[in-house]
Parts: sequence; structure tokens; C-alpha cells
Amino acid sequence: MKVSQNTQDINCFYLNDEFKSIGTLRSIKKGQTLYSKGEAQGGFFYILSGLMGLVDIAPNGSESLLRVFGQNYFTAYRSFLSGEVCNATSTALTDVNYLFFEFSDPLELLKKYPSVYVHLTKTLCHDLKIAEERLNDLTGKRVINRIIEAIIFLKNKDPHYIWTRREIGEFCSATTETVTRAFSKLEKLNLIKKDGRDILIIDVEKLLSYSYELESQV
Amino acid sequence: MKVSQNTQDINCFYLNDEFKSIGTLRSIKKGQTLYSKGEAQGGFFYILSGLMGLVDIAPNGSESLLRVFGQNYFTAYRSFLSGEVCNATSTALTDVNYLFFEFSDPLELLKKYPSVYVHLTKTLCHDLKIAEERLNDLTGKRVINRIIEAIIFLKNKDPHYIWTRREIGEFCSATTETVTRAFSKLEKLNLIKKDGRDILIIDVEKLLSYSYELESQV
DNA sequence: CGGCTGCTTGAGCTCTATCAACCCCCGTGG
DNA sequence: CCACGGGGGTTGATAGAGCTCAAGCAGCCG
Repeated sequence: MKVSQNTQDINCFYLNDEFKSIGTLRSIKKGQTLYSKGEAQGGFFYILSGLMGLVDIAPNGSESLLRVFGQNYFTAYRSFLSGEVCNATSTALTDVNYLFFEFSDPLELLKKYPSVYVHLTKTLCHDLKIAEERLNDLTGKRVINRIIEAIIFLKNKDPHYIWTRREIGEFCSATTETVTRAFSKLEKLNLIKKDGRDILIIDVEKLLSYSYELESQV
Repeated sequence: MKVSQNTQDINCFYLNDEFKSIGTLRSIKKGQTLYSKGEAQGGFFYILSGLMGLVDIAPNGSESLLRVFGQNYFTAYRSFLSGEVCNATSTALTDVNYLFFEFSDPLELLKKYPSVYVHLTKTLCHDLKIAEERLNDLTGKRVINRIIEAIIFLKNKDPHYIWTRREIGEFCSATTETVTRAFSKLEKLNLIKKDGRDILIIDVEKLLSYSYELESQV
């Protein structure tokens, strides 16, 4: 996965007032579920504040953090646009305020709000790219590299949220123990700093160049 | 990844004569490259006959077979719709005849041929679902399970193409040796049959239930 | 300040990659 | 039509990255 220190994310979208006005305002508390695997929604969501995580569970019980949705992101668009049921479960990582947009059919959205439809298509393109990069990384890279990229990526999504070792591990396919060990090592190298349970990245560039360095030694 | 013995794939699309007429007919030979990582195409492709594979290479040299495109599939739509460069390299697995559709901008496609645009959006949805299922499988499942699902999935894409152990391995993140060992084991169990270098699946249902059986023993 | 949840560290083990050597299928050319 | 060569396939031995299990520690919230 290609990560950068760029705080801006291509999938962010700022609603115009007209579109905003047709959404229904709702909120959920941290830990609650927005939608579950197998459900149909009849629409999609837009996050006004907070952080959502899309999680899937493998048969053996291991969980994967597939995607993260922050402020000004849509969510549940994949299942909405495809007309399929949701393929994973969406949980609130913090308290979340969001808008629900009800549409019986994606074509209705395309007709009335083509710019939103086009944005969602681009978002899918980006999500697919990220997913395939992660797929490639999972075989081609060591855990330590994946952990480094995961913490940069996740901190970029939300710099203030304290990601747990478990969540970081679920994102890059590692156990909490392995994540802990990696962080201990990186702290000794002065590349990160543990602050309570939070992780502070001292210098993204240095951290990344350390990661590249490790990649080339195979 | 959820696999089935269903030969029909949701991403297949049959062109109407009008749209077909604006495509440029081309062909490439087995082993040649349709487009490379980092290139921009200024359009997208449709496969009339043959089989294409989308491959990415990790820093350490290991290759991943990300997606497979068969007859009546579009390809290169992700980069086209997002306006980004290609994120991987597309190689012909067999001789391929295809159409090239030139569009300077995805919005032009949306305006003139909305049904194609909508189809491509749905295709992205499906691709993303598959990619995320594979991501989840990669941590949650054993190699043997992934190999079983890979061979069913790939044989479903093209029942006549003889997938090499290498390609199967690149698809599900395993080495050729591991794929070989898995097939030897499955042949002893009478679940598949080696026919020259080809693999014949004797009974998909039995093979899948064997896979589920293994999953539940953890 | 008590307890719960998350973090840390250690020891051991297992799955699967790696390396190596050989085999065999299949297409080519004589 | 057969011999040959090369690339894919097979099998075995070995090693190590990272998981599992276990036990103790430390933030953090009520």
C-alpha cells in the first residue's frame, strides 16, 4: 500500500445544501452497529462527525478491518450501488452523527444527483485500488512493513483517534502481540513514541524510509 | 471468498451493436502486455475472446494475480473511471481479441452511454467485494482452503484454460510447491483429478464441503 | 481506588516459504 | 514419428517468521 503523510483524502466529499437537505439526521454511539453483514439498506450514509469501521469476520473467528470512514465520507455505497446486501459489518469507532439518504434504486440517484453518483464511482475505484495494494502487500511484505504503513494510513484517516493494537492488527493482518513488539522496536529506534496508549509518529519520512530499507533487504 | 459452481458471472456484459460499432478492433498474442502499471489509457477495453490477467508485483519480487478478465468482460475501467494511471499490469493469458473504447473523460461516457457507465460501477462494486473477501481470507483461512477456492474460482472464469500452479498460487498467495502439495493431497482424497497439467474438479460440492470441514477444525 | 480492558513480554510451536534435486509433459525440429 | 530440450510440476528436507498460549502490567473510567 502506498501511504503518504497527505492529510487530504480523495474520498472526502462536501455536500451542497440542496443534497444535504434531503438526508435524514441520525446518530449512534461508540460501539454500536450502523449496519450488519447481509442486510439491505435502501440507501446510503454520510458521516458528519466521528469515525466508522467496516469489519468482516473469517470462519475461524479472526476479524479484518476492511475500510475506515471518517468525517465527510459516504459509507454503505458499495452495497447500495450494486443492489446487493452489505458484505461486512459497520461499527462506530466513536460517537457518530450521520445523514441517511434513502433511494430505492441507484438509477434514481444517478438521475437526480449525477455528481454524487460519479463521486461514489470514483470512491469505489479508490477503494479497489487500496484493497488490491493491501492484497499484494499481504504476500510481498513483512509484518513490520505492513504495521508501519497501517499506523501511518490510520493516523492519516484520523490523527486524534487512538487506534488500539487490535484494530491496527486487524487492518494489516497481524496479532496484537506482533503489533506491540513492532512498536517496541520502532520506539527503541526513535521512530515513534508511545504516549499512554497512543502512538506518536515522530517523523513520517524517517519511518517510511526505514520501512523501504527493510523491504530491500530480502 | 465465497465461490460457487455458477458459470455465470455478474460482470459479463453483452454489447449492443451501436456501442460495439464505436470500438476499435485489436488483438494481442499470449504473453503480451495490454497495459502496464503507471500508464494512462484514455479509454478502456472489452474482451471479445481470450483471457487477461491483472498482475501486480511486490517490492520483494512476489507477484499477485489480482483480477482475471474473460470473454465479454471490460478491463482497465478502474483507472479510466478514476482518472488515475493503471495500478497494475495486464497480460494476455491466451491470444486475445478485444475492442478499445476511446473516451477522453468518464463523464463523456456517462452522458452518451449511461448504461455502460452504470455497468462499470456495478463491476467495481463486485470487484471490491471479491478483493475484500480475499483480504479477509488471507488471514482467516489456511492455504489449503484458499487453494481450493482459487481453483474453483479460476476454473469458473475459464473452464478450458489450464491454470498453472504458479498462477493459482499468485491468485491465493501461495508458492507453486504449496499448490502442488495441496493438489496431491486432494487427489488422494478423490476430490480432484490431475489430467496432464490440468486439474479436473470431480465434484465441486464435495470439494467445498471438505473445505468447510477443514475451516471448522481450528 | 478498584477493576476492567488493553498492552507487554516471554517461550514454544507450526505452518508454509525456501532451497534443492529430480521428473515428466508437451511442443519443436529433424 | 521420434528424440530432445525446456519449462512446469513434484517431492523432500530445513528454517524461520509470526502465531499461540500464558502470565503479569498499566492506562483509564466509574
